[in-house]
Amino acid sequence: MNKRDISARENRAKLIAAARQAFAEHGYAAASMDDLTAAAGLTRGALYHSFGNKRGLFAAVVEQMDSEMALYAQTVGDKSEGDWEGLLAEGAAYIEKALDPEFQRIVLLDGPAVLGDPSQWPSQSSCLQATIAIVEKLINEKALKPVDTEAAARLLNGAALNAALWVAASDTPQEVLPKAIEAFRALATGLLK
Amino acid sequence: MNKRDISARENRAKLIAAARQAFAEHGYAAASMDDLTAAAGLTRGALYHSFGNKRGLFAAVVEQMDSEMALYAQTVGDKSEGDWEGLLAEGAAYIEKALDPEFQRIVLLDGPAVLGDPSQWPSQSSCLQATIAIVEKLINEKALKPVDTEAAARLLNGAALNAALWVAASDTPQEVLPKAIEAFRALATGLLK
DNA sequence: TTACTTCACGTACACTCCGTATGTCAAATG
DNA sequence: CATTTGACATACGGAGTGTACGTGAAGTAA
Repeated sequence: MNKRDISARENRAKLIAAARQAFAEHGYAAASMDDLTAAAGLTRGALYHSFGNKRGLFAAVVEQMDSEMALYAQTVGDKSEGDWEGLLAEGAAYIEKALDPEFQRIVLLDGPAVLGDPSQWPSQSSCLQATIAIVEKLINEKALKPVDTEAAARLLNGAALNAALWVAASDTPQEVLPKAIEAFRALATGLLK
Repeated sequence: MNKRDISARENRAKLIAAARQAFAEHGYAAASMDDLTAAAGLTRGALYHSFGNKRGLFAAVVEQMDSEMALYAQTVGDKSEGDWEGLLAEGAAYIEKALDPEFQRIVLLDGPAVLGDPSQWPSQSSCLQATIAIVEKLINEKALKPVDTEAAARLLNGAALNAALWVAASDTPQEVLPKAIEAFRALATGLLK
């Protein structure tokens, strides 16, 4: 690894970190590349050299956040007793994650508008793939109805996501959260045989 | 009603129609207000006078499309046999609606990024309220588990919405659509007693 | 009819921001 | 040591939004 490459990596990381904060605070459209790069101690030149354009930088930020989410979901799933409980735990984890304003703004709101449908993101698949894998396993174990695995996974994630947005926008998140999780568990049982 | 008011209303409608097409074709960010207003035979002056800013015009377009959707969902629900089938039919209608590229781009992708969480939109509530009403009725009939009505309605809508996005982004929507609807019906049965 | 007011809308300008073309200097290479 | 590569800075052009101001038709009151 060359010295140049090392500093390039560090600067890439700096830009992503600064972008993550700027996008979270102002939203994608209102985030200024000049301000963002200045906060990282660089200029727009570095940005266009490393990421091509504003969208490229945004994609890098989303990928980082998404892989963090996938990692978290996996640890939660692994800690659970059995696959079915793991599936439910993952959904609950997703709901909780969406309470994070940063995640909400960048991944849930701006993400689809800037990058298109999430199912087409290379990174998003990591999170969705985890759910698909569990669903597939449960269907093979004949615990679930033989529905399309991707359809089931996407609907579960969608329900969790919407629940999360609801909780986040609520005046009393602490009261609403358990209701959301309870309703999610009820819905999910619809997949059981 | 004055002559002035009449022409003002007509011009408002013209702007909304032109905006609807422009937003659908180019997306919110890339839609130029100059081009848009010119296509309506007006200038940006009319726009800022009637809608305040770009976002205001977009909100008007979304409200129009959303009320159309709510109306459609209601007719579908009314045509169904029984409340339970009506609930399922509404969900399926929502999923089908997302096949429309205009609806997909404006309401599903750009809407949340520009206007924030959909559940907070004044218009969106009309669609949600319909679902809540049916769920409440079914719970009173003791057909459903006694879950929180709003939670159940939001999760159902969320699942349908996500399924819709999935179908819309698919390469073969016609093949995916039935899978999505089947999975939705399976999920929904989780609410049954 | 006439003078005055209102208001929907057009026009011109200022400001910001993105993307690109070009310059520059340290690091790598031989 | 000469040359090249590459990471990054700088300068510029184009486009777009928002706003201040102008204008002329419609309404109103004497």
